[in-house]
Amino acid sequence: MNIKAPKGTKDILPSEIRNWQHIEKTANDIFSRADFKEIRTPIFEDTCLFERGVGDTTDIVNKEMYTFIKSDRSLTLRPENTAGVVRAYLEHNFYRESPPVKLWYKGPMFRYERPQAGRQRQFHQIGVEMFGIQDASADAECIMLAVEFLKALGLNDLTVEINSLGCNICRREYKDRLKKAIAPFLNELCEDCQNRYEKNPLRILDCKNENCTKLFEKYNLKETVSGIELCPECSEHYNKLKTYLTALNIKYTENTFLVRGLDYYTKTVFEIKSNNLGSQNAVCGGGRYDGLVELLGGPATPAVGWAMGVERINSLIPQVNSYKIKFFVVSDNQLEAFKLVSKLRQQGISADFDYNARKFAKQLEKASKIAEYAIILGEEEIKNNYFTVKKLSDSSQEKMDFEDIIKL
RNA sequence: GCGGGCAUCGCCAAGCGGUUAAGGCCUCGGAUUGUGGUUCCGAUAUACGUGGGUUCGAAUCCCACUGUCCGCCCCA
Repeated sequence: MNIKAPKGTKDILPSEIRNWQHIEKTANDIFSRADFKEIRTPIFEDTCLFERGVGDTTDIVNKEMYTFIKSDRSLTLRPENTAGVVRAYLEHNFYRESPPVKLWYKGPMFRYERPQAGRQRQFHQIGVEMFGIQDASADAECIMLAVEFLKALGLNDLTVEINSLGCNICRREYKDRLKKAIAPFLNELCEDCQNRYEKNPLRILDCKNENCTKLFEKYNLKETVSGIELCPECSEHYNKLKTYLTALNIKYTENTFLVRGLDYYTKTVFEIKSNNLGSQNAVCGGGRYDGLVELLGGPATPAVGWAMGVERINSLIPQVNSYKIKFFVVSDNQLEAFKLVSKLRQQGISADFDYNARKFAKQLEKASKIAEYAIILGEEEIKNNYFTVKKLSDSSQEKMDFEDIIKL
């Protein structure tokens, strides 16, 4: 038998689990403070949820989904969780609650891609979604939450990039003008860009093809695009966001080329990047998706959110060593040792002993590796009803009774 | 889907056509029959990814496959 974890998946081992627990606990702490509530949705959903929600022009839906048929029903392992959260939001009539509805989630996502640094087929995201607030304060709240969360994990030197894609109304205008600006050199662009031109011209800005990038520069696309005006409402929204961010002391850079790969974004989009991640450098990505709830059959509902890649965050924070237990009971009398361990655990204190009843020196050696203190329980101690407690870090030891021990 | 690198014990790793295939770490035992973390000794009874080929001879060269890592695309 030689079965290995499938390509692009990883076991999270005991030696690294503390980092994960720390990240998840930090998320819970930071988000709870802002009254975001955790939600857990299924790992698979009806395929059509993603086809509609994520968008059938996206790579995610076109070539990266794990889809299977069961009882004539097409199901898909979730490639992201916004669609699932929106589905739950609708299914449980959250839109009848007084806005905002603020939710966060954590869990595995699945995308069939070639694994590389910072990318797996099963990976984990932590994300937030905020429903019901039109005002840019919601966008700012989400970005702030992301920054606070990363800061709490000790990540300060990340860059926040923002942009506005406009609403449906001005996006049409925006697209037309973008297309007009690109038209003169369209046939010089790469094949992908030519395909995107009709289907989803915004994505052209995201192209990393060297030749295309050069052309953008040559034709001053950057200036032309940043010159395109959003409709008054979107423009005001965007300005308001910037005002909020500045007031909240959140540093950001504007990136007019920033376009997200999912179809549902409107107005605000943003990314948080790190220079220490290799080529997959986005730690967090998100934005506003005012049309999605309605698209999935609910009432028109403004919404903002983001998702972070937990593996990517994890690779940026220092590894926490696995902890030591408090006591290791060293004794030739296994029965008494076991009883003492049991009593300590009942007091809520971590303790262990040698299941093999090995020689004294071996037991002590083991103790020094996994525990803070060794409790020596020999014939003398048992007879006279005390414990010799040895602090393993400096070899100091003293006689104690049970009350003393549990206070340590 | 397309490129490139790498594959030697549980982990790290030497070896570059002829070796009993180094060494270190970890684990276990002993020196030390109630005091560890240092030191010394020993053990882990078939480790060269798989399958072909070249050669008198292959871990070492060639081919294919598989795995893995990195990059493109895309994304977190």
